[in-house]
Amino acid sequence: MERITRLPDAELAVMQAIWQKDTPSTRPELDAILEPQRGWGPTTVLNLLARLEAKGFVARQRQGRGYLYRALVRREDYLAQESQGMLQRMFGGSVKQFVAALNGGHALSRKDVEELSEYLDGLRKGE
Amino acid sequence: MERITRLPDAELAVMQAIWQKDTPSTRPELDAILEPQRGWGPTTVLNLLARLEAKGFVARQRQGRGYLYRALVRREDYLAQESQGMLQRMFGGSVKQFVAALNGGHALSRKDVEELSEYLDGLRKGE
DNA sequence: GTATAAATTCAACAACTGTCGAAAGTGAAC
DNA sequence: GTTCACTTTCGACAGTTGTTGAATTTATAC
Repeated sequence: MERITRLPDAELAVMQAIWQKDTPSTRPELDAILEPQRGWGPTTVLNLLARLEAKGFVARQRQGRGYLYRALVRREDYLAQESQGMLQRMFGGSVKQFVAALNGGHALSRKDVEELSEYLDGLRKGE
Repeated sequence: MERITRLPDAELAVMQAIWQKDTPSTRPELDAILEPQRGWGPTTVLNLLARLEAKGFVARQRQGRGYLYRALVRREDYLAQESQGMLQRMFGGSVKQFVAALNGGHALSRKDVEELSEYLDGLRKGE
C-alpha cells in the first residue's frame, strides 16, 4: 500500500460521487449527485475534478464533448487509510475509544450496536 | 450541545496536549509535549493557542511572566462531535462500515476486536 | 460549413492553515 | 533601578481550500 494523500472535504465529496458507480462518470452525472447535496455549479465540480486529477485520484478520457472521469484510487483503500489516520489523531488509535465517543454523543443506535457486534463475532470465528 | 467548530490538525494537536492534563498548562509544558511530537518551536504553539482562544476552545490566565492555558471545550464533547461528522462524510454514518474498513486495512488487532466486543456486550446489557 | 449548445479552461479571490522571525513586554535577580 | 532571560505579540508568507464567472473550445445539428 502506497501512502495516499489526505483529501479535503470538498474533494472527498466528489470522490464519493465517483465511487458510487463502478463505471466512469460524466461530469453532468456527478453534478446530478453533487448539486443537490452541496449546491455546487458545474464549474466548481470541474475544478475539484482537476485538483483530483492533479493529485492522481482520478483520470479522464474524452467522450463526446466532455470527459469520462474514473477513480484511480480505490474507495476501500482510501477509506481504510483515512480511518486509521483519524483514529490515530483523535483517539490514539483505539477503536473502542472511538465507539465509546459515538455512544457518549448518542450516535449509536441499538441497530448499530447489534450490527457491529455481529460483524465482530464473524471476525472472531471466521478468520 | 451547541455545535462545535471543526479544528484543523495542528490546532487539534494542541488541544490534545491541553486535554492530557486536567489542570491548566503553561506554554512551556505544552511545548514539552508538542516539540518532540511535531517539531514546533514556541512561537508556533503560541500562535495556535491564540487561534484556539479566538475560537473559544481555550482561555488563559496570567501566571508569572506567561499564562496558564485551559480548555473550554471538553475533549469528549469535541471528539464525539467530530467522530460523528467523519463517520457521516466517510461512511454515510455506518459504524460497521468504519470498523470493516479498519479491518480491511489490517488495522484491527485481535485485542481491538476483543475489547470492542466486550464493550458492546456491556452496552447491550447495561443500558 | 456554421451556428448552437454544452463542456472545459483560466484565473481569481477570500478565508484558512502551517510555520516562523523579529520586536516588544515583563518578571526576577542583582 | 538595570539587566537578563523568558514570554508573548505582531505580522508575515506561502500553500491549500471552497467557490465561481468569463472566456474559450468543441461536438452536434442543421
